[in-house]
Amino acid sequence: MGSASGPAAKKASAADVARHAGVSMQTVSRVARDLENVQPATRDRVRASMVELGYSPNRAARALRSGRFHTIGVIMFTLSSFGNTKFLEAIAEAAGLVGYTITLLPVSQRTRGEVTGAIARLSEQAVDGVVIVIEADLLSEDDVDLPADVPVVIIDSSRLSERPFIDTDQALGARLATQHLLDLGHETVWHIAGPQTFYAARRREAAWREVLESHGREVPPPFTGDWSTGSGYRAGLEIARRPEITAVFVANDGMALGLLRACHELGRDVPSTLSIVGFDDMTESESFWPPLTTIHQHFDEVGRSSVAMLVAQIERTTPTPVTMVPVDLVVRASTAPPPGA
Amino acid sequence: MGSASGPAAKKASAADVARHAGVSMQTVSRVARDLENVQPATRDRVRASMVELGYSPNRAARALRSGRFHTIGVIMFTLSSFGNTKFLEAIAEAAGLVGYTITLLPVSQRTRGEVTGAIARLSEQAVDGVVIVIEADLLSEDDVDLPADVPVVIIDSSRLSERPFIDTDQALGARLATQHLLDLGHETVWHIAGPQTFYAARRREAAWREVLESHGREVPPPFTGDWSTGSGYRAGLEIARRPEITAVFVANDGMALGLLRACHELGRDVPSTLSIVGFDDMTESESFWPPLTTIHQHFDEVGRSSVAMLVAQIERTTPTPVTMVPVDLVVRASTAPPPGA
DNA sequence: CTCCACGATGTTTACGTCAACATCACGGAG
DNA sequence: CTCCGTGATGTTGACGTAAACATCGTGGAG
Repeated sequence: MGSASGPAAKKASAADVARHAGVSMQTVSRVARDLENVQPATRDRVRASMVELGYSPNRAARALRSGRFHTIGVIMFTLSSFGNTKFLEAIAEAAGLVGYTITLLPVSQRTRGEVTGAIARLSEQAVDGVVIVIEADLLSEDDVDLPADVPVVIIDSSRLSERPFIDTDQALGARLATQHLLDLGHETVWHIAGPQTFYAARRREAAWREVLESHGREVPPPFTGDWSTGSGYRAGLEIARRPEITAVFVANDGMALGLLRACHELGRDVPSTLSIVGFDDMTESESFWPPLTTIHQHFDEVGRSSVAMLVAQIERTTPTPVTMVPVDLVVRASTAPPPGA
Repeated sequence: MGSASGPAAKKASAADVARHAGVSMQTVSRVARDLENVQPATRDRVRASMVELGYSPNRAARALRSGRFHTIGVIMFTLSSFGNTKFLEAIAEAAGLVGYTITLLPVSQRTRGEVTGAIARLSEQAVDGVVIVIEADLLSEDDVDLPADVPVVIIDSSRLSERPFIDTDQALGARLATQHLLDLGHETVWHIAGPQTFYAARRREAAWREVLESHGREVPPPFTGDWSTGSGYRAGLEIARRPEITAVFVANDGMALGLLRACHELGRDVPSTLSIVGFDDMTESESFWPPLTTIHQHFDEVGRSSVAMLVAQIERTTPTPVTMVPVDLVVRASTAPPPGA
């Protein structure tokens, strides 16, 4: 109950405050924006009136006048993926620190049409700029031209776009994972890849292949999943039955969990007869059985940087030129030397 | 390149379109809003001009004039919890369907002060209403009075607030879980509770207790975790060592995963010597080892309803009076009759 | 044939703020 | 003592839209 707001009173405007404090609207505006040239006494009086009337500036009017919404739009397909969620959280937090708010511009279907639509509708959104968290395949500039007047940052490791982008160093992660397994003494490393429409999936697969080739090892045909635990499980049902497979690099932790499940069902012991490395280091991975060796992505760092780059564009300050964020190999109990060793 | 936008041209306004099409601004406005009373010929001409000039209405001006932002604010502590993520996704999708956009109003710390602050700043946000996804403890009306003029829906099962609220039927879920274990023949059921500051945790614990008491069973002292896998693991280290414990109802799937890990480490077989039921049915739960019996929450339904209720308030249409969303027991492989049976 | 109702379209104004410019008081330099 | 610079404060006028009201033309009822 605290403050007594008038009955059904419309919200107080700067003019109301001005009248109440006996000053001009402009002075109210100056106080509201914390500008320098206002006498302390006046400032206090205006502040008191603002509190008493429950005044707060109207964002719409501010935006109309200044052309700035102090809002960043985020375009992503889904919140169901661990990475996207972490990105969003990091973006929201970083944006908050520099006075921006996040607006979700959802795209329901993973189709080019939806993306194009969302981007086309961009200019009628109340945003100053946009962070796009969508696989590059659907963003090649030929099909979707981003409005030239909207600041954009793309979270993606494709270099197809001419817009600023940033992402995890996918190749580094895949290299670390594959190398770790080779270092343990495995003859070669198998792979469960993500869907090929995802640039990240292709990068991880390519880097895995390169490491094997550079060591002169046989490159086994990769399995392909869709990131889901179910697809990892299905690949796992075959892998668990083939004793010649002793090491697998899985393109994400979810599919690795599915693989683990298949191994348990078929009695294939991990890590003594099969080593597994995942990718993402999702929250639960350390509690899988066995705890999963994986590649830790710094989602928060990527999110933070994307905001920094975007705000630099919006406010035309010096851009932050970070474009690749490194990863860490986290060794847990799902990897070990091969059976014979 | 497609459309040829003038060099550094300012955005076209309704006045520009009006001039170009030879009509009044008002007619442009009518066409833009798809109102009825415009002659087809005129409408087409205006539409053509809009396309040619690349016109799109200015949200700020619209909001200023109409007082509506067509935006819903969401206040939540974190995106790291499975439930919150699902809520947000459902809210965003449902909002999109009725022409609203979602803005994130983040609260970094789980403290009363932060919540109060976020709510106090509410009226200066560009939102028409707010969905609050925060445990009731921090929202008891004594401390935090929600601005009376802002439509609010609270996702929470506390009945403390006088504002509209909606939530999963926590008690039903806990009852189903506990009953399921008793039905299998277990003498009693132990419990790993969530943090007591969460209303949901208290509700689940209370319902678990009631079921046991109503069957005249002993009520063992509950363990208490903090929702994290780590806390479930720590409780699990003790549980796995006590053979008299044959059934555990865990307040969320994450802690259940931790318990599973402890059981694996200590060689306690699930479900033959210990049955486990979780709560949430997170995406990964069916791939745990063994796949987890759990309570499926309809997060999407709760999210959808919250939007419906909020939009009803904003647009003063008939409110949707749903306040409790049921749950389903999903039986998987982590539960079985007790060892002796 | 006249009048009026009705639908289509135009004109005016206000929404709340901020930028640009105007004014005003004061005090120090000459 | 006058002049003018300086800093505080006031006045005016957009920003782009939509509501309220005004106008215009047309066709049907009487």
